[in-house]
Amino acid sequence: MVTRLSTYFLRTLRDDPSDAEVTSHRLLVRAGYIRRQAPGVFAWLPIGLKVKAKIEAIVREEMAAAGAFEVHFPALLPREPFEATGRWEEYGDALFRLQDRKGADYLLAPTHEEVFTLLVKDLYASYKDLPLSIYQIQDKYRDEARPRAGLLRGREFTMKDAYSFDYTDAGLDASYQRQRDAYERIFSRLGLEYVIVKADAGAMGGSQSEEFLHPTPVGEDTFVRSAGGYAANVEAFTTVVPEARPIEGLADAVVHDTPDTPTIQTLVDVANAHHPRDDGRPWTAADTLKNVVLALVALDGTRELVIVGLPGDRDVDLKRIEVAFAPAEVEAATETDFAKNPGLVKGYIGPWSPAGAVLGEESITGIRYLVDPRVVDGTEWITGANEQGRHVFGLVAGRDFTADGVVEASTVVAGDPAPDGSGPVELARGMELGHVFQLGRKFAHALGLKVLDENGKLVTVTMGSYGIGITRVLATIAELNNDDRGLVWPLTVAPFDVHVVATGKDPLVFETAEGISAELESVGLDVLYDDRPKVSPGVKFGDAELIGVPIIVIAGRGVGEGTVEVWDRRTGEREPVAIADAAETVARFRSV
RNA sequence: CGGGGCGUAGCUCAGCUUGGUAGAGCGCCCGGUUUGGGACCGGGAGGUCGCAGGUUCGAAUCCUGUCGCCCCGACCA
Repeated sequence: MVTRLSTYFLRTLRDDPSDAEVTSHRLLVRAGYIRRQAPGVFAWLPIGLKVKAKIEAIVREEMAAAGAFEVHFPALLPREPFEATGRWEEYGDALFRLQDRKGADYLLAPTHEEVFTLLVKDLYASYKDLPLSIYQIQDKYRDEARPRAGLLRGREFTMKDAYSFDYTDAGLDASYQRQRDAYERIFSRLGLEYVIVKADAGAMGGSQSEEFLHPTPVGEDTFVRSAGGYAANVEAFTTVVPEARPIEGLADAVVHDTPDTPTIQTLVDVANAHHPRDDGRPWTAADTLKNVVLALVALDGTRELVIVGLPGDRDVDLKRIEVAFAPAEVEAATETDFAKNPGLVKGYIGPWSPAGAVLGEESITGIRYLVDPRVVDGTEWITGANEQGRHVFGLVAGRDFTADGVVEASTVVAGDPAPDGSGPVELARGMELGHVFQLGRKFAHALGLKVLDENGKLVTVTMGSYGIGITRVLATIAELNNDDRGLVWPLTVAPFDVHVVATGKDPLVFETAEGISAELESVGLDVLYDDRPKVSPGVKFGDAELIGVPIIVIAGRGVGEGTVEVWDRRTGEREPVAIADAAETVARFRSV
């Protein structure tokens, strides 16, 4: 059936909506695809649903090809399964919680691991049933602290989430690989550039995890990559650990007066001015050891101080540190924290003092002390002497102090070596479109999903979880495919295959446009026909450009001479052709 | 949660400083003209000025409180 614009439920806006900043949001609202319902929550209009359905169809095809079966769970779920895995608490404020009339707790699912696991537990009990991959396309809910950028970061969003079930680690590897391969095909078909990066397994638990990031400056994730092929989310980046150096023969540590040096820069200046190195090389920030006081806030609200030591030329990366302490949150220590620990001399904190170790679980303060991986045995540092205005020079790791452990505490900077030896890394921003994840046995264990193996023994199932943000993908495609006049969809996801425009008032124009629409439809194309009477050509052209169907057929002043125009929005090419050749020209344009 | 901005017609906004009958453009309805780049003429419908309280003879405008939204940051399986 040809869709007629005169009666279609579509209304374009002449002005940009005042609450939309990013391009995809602005154009999707203006062209009548979506409407804002609440912050981060959107209603889908017919033309928007069509694009969404096209993306979902591609995903469904590739899921089927990967051997996954589609199911559908409610978005509204009871508390108990999430209680069993601990995620009712772990999710914190990001979880939408609600109660029924009896006061029973429910949630709007942020993701569905628990209920998929329980479904399989309900129905399967034998290794013979495995492997199994099942998925759904369903709306997810996360109460983001600040939804933004329209569909790119909503509180309700559509996600394809797949789950695999195996009873051996090798089986999980294979299932993971199948999903990963499917993702590569999906993003290729959608025409989206992507980088597969190593990801932090995070609070989900599990081992192997990779993200599919679309490189874009507006992305919310920072990742690194090397020319040699290494790619990782900065949160998952691991520092190349230098070789330990011999301690024998190193000079003794010396305490110097370094008045008014609360910052690394002031310290370096004073050190060079008053305590220069013997070898003539100037001191740099990299020679200093910066000790930063942080507070770990556990889920139950308890607060523990921890001190992190890192080279002075590096900044603390709280996100990277948080990976090590998940699910606890990490924040900078407050004045109150310092007041409770008078042993800490702000600006002059260090692990060593003449009276003994100051930092560490076995020290005077008893505060846990962790260092950056670069602080290996035999390295020498300038660091605080735990007295106002004094620093200790030549403090040797492994001789004068030892840490309780190592933590990835520092920011990653361009030029840092990749851990696999593939060269220096560069930093880039990316939008997370997909995530593949080896969950392992965490969920199966918590929920008691076990099967009998070949030997009749109960074994816990191992799982994978695989997500694609459908609505985020849609917004990303819109973000990528537009010009100053509107959207320009790729053929694969365009809401219609061709947009026929009738301009003028000549009945012959409308007859011609009708005929062409019918002909295009008869060869299997989905046609949007602008049959609106008494609407000026400028308005029709403007709407066609805004809506973004890539191929437009214009019936207008040429019909008297037997011609129409076929217009490829993607290239800007407009070609007058005989009416009889219109369908063929459309087909030719579609084939490139 | 910190910082900034904004709530007036369906949409985009003016009016507020200096209180005095609620405005414009677009959109919508009726009639007519127009038809290849967001036409025009005439007539019309449409708003508790976010909400509550206060000051005042009188509040969209001044004061207090409150709610909401947008942007930047923090946060974000």
